Formats: sequence, C-alpha cells, structure tokens
Amino acid sequence: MPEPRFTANFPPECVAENKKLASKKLDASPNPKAKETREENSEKEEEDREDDQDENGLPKRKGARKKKLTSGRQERVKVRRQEANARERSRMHGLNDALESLRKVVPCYSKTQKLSKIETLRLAKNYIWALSETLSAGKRPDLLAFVQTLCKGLSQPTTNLVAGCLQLNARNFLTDHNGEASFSARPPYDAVYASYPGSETGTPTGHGCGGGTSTLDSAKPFRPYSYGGSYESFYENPSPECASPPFEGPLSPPINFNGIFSLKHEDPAAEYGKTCHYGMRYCPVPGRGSLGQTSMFAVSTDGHFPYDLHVRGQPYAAQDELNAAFHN
DNA sequence: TAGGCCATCTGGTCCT
DNA sequence: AGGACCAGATGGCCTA
Repeated sequence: MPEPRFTANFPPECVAENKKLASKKLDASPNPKAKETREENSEKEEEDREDDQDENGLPKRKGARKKKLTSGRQERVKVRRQEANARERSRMHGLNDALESLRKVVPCYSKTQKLSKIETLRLAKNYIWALSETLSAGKRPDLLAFVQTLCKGLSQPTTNLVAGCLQLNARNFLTDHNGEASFSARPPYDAVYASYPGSETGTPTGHGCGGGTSTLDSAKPFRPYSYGGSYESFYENPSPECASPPFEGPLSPPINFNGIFSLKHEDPAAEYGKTCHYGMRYCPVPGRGSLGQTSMFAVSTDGHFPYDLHVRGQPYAAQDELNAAFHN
C-alpha cells in the first residue's frame, strides 16, 4: 500500500503566479549553473542526435533514437518543468508551514528568533521525550532535568536560548570537589518560585548533556536523572561531540498508545489515552485557572515542583508555567 | 570572510 | 503521462 502523498491543490491562480515567477527565474535564474545545465542538456541532446550517425549518415546505434524535439514539444517540456518547479515550491512551502506549526508548539517559540529547521526537529523530539518521561514517572519532574532533556543534542545557541527561556545560565552550575555538579546560587526560577521548597535544587538530579560546549553541558556529568529504561542508559553515554551530536535515542517514546501519548502503566485511566491527548497544552489564556476545558494543568502549592498535571482529573506533575515561560 | 541556513532549480525514481 | 517525493547543486543572506 503506497503511502498517501501530499496532493498539491494550490489554486490555478497560484500556479499561474508560480509560472510567472518560475519563468522569470528561469530566465534570470539566480543559479547560473542551473541555466548552464539546461543549456548543456539541450546541447547534449543535439549531440546525441548527431552521434547517431556515422560519416555516411547511417545510424550508428540501434534502438530507439531520441525523438527530435520540435519547437512545440520543447515548449511543452519547458512548461512542464515550470509547473513542476511551482509544485515543488508549493510542496516545500507546505513543509515549511508544517515546520512553523511545530515551532509554535515546542518550547521557546519566537517570531523574531526562529529556530532553524533541524533545531526545531531536535527540540521537538526532546520535548516529546521530556513530556513522556514526566508522564510515565507520574511525579513532579525536576525542572533542571527537564530543561536538560530539552537541550539534548541541540546546538549551543539553541541550548542557550532554551536555557534563557527559564533564565538559566552557566552560573547556576558549578562543579564541586567530587566532580559532582552543584549550584553556586539559587537559580532564578527559584527566586521566582521561592515559595516552593522543592525548587531548591541543591542536589541536582540532572544528567550530563552529552555536549560539553553548551551552557548546561558545561557542568560535569550530573547524577543521572531517573528517566528510567533505555532513555537513561542512553543519556549516560554522552556523545563526544557537543555542538550538535546525532542524538539518536530509542526509536519511540517510552509511552505511546495508538500513536497518541498515553500512560505506560496498567491503569484503567490509561484508557483515556485512546481518545485523550496527553501533553502540554498551549492555552492562549495565560491565567492559571482558565486553561479551558482541555487543560491538564493546575498549580500545585505543596511541593518542590510548582506545577501539577491533570489528566482527566488525575494529578500529574507538570509545568504549566514552565510552558508559559517558554512561550512568552 | 567563512560557515550556517535557506530557497530554488533540477533530474531521477516511484507510483497512479 | 503526470504528480509526488527526494537528494544534489547552487547562490543569496546573515552572523560571528
């Protein structure tokens, strides 16, 4: 069964516009090489036709000879090429639109400072991982570990951006005499959430990022955060390449239900997973209590992590405001 | 100025 | 035949 393919259904006027654009670009192509190639090709065809004959004018080769392109046929080929170019542009625009949509739902969306395509994909993957682990753990996540998970395999600028979203920076990380990471000061978010004792992260539970050049990576390896399973073991083998290592973790997130993220555990509530999307929702309403019908978060006032995730009424540790910070 | 990122063109391949 | 998809090539733009 062939995969369904993207069907270009751009309006005719768009095609016409694209044709105009294409023909303009074809003639004054910013890519001289492309024009060169086209000329080469047409020359080659001419050569082929000539090479088909020997000095006596008899055909040298057997088999189908290339049909000589009549001017009408040439025109048609040209038009088809232009249409194909227009479709290709449209297809790539669609791809970019989808990528833009993805940018909006991963942390640190900014209209002014856009993540690159590759960084968007990496961050999205990390984000899914972090959320999945949060849900599977069923407890409040460590904020730093969460951020570090997000930063896995990201380039330093992106890592800085993500960290910056939470106003984290390298000053928060120092290495103590045992080679274990510790904090020299309260992280800024601790100041913000000073009423949450759990945000005292004097005992970091994060783990090395596998990237020594990034801000968060600059610390010595942390005690591995309890991500459990393959994910943890994976992260305990950091790549020597720090800038943008190929972060190829397990192929699928730890929790997946019918293609929709859901709970790992044998829990009747997991049935909800069939119809319910778990994860961080990006409610445009910033108010805590006004997250809407589908909101899954509520603010916890009791613990070390100031956010609770509620999945259909079930409390789970979560990060409503963390997302708000990311998506400011 | 080098390197990263991106848009575009292009030809090949596969599928309908 | 034609469309979708893909990867390579190329040049433009931007930034450190």
